[in-house]
Amino acid sequence: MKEDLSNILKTNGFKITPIRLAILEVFSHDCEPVNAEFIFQKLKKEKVNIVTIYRTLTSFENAGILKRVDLQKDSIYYEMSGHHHHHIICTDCGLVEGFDECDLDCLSEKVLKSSSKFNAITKHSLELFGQCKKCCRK
Amino acid sequence: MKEDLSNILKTNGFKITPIRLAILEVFSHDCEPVNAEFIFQKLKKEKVNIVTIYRTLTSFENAGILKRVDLQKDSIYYEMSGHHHHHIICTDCGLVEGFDECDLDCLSEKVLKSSSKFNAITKHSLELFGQCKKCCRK
DNA sequence: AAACAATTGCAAATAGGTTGCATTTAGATT
DNA sequence: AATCTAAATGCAACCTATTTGCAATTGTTT
Repeated sequence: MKEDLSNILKTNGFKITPIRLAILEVFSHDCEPVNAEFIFQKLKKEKVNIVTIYRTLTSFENAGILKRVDLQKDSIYYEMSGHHHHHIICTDCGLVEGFDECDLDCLSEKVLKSSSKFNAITKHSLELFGQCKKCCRK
Repeated sequence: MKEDLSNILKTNGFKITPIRLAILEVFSHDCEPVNAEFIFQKLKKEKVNIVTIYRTLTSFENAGILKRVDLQKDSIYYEMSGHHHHHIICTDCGLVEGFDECDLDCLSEKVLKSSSKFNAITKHSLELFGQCKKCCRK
């Protein structure tokens, strides 16, 4: 477990530090996307400077360990860039659920063919927005 | 033309002011999504305070005249909420092109059926990212 | 034209994130 | 194990996008 996290760091050429392990551990616990502030709160006891968290998130993103998730909230959310998936976000309470269905390759190709300005599509963002069951009841 | 813009304001219960007409005019000229700063630059001569632009954009969004577009850039972009469509964004230069294809209703239903937490899907975001022809050449 | 609420400008505040620089630490080298 | 060096961290200050409070102005209704 802890070994796995160390390996992630090692294989990406990072030094193994307590802070980095702690941050990775937050991600391996919470499968929902999280932002810097959330990690900061989780690591309150360890007194990690939030600047360090920002820097770590950025370097992990650059290394491909994490990827950004666009929840249309006020700050940047990240998740482990393991397997490709998308999210439904509750527009009332912000609840996030992941889903796997994603059939956009066909669409991407169509769009690319009919585009006069683009040559390549490298990624996409797809998020659904709606109401979760709790918020629907209200 | 100018009549149309006045009518948009009138039917939404807004007072008709030169600033609001000017902002709407920016949107009717530029079909690409724009941010507050862009409008500010376009209306330099009129010396509109950027705070007013922010407020106007927010109230237009609330009224449904404009909608946000998520270009994963550093600021909020808006476009006229006329007809539903999506965008390809060049990850190198930021060029934006619109496209109409959007076959997500089927996907939305599938996801909704298999979701344990959600009851309704009300909207979605879908943006493609890639390289435009110019940036590909470099 | 008077009156009133909505609109706007200005200054200041806030929120999220970044940068420069001094200090500390991981881990390679001896 | 002690030493060394580049990478990692903390701290303060900064920056950019956006929001808020309040006074002055303006559009519309009478």
